[in-house]
Amino acid sequence: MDVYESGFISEMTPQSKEDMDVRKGPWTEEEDYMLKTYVNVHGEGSWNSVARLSDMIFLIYSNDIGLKRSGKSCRLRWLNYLRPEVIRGNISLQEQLLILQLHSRWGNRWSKIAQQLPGRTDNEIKNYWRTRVLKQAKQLKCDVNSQEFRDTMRCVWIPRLIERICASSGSPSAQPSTTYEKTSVLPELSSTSSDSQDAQLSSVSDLTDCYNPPSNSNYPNSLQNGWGLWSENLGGTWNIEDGVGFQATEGGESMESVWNEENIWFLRQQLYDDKDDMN
DNA sequence: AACTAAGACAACCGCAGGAGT
DNA sequence: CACTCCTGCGGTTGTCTTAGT
Repeated sequence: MDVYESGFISEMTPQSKEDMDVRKGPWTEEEDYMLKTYVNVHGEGSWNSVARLSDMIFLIYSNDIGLKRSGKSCRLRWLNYLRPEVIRGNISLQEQLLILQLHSRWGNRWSKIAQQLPGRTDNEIKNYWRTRVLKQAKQLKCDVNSQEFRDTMRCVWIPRLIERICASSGSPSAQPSTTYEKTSVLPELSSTSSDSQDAQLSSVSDLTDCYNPPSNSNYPNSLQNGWGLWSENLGGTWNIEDGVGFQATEGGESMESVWNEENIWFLRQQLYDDKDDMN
């Protein structure tokens, strides 16, 4: 005899019944399938009704008991994992650059940042930031919100990323490769030890490798403004489908043109100008 | 081979804001 | 206007995997 038959449940409030039934922890394949089926039928949204309706759907076809997940859990699972558009795998150099850039502009607005990286979820970006960037701040023994860390990011990390992007693209005029790799789909990208891949995997640790604290905080204007210049030139959204990887949203300039020879030259020149100004 | 630590990722929790009543 | 419910966001924790010893 289960709790329902015993009459115990009948004295409970609907809310407490729900609490008792709610499953937690990792999702199973069956649960994923149920959720996908639900969304295919009903579309996204109304997450609190997923459990109820999935019960109905599956009781028709089988003895399955349906989803015993909270609406919030269903939403999160769909958005972060099951959605067809979701891309998983290494964060590419270009994406790292964009994340750093957008974070400097918007702070911890993960969902907003994620909107500029189609296929990437706010959760993934947040995890990236916490596991990589915050770790670096910790190693550098400075606060992630400090001016020192921001300067290091702008003067060292960002330029290094750009250098690596240029280097891995093969030629100055080459556009960035679309590195929205999903390891299971594109094994060649995850198994080779190409420069691009090495760069991608090691780029973060380079922050400490080449970290050289600025001797003073009176950076020249061009350096102070340098980040803004990067932002203006790199601002936009990524586009997976066209293979280019980036499309401008604010200025109307496509990433295709942003990554042309002229602009890469400009970015590099900006970098060198900044370095000169510091000396 | 077994154990441990660290890293990466997935999932949960609490809160805030908006919509509906 | 007040209340409730739902959704979305950001912070945090849990779990699994991998690397090192």
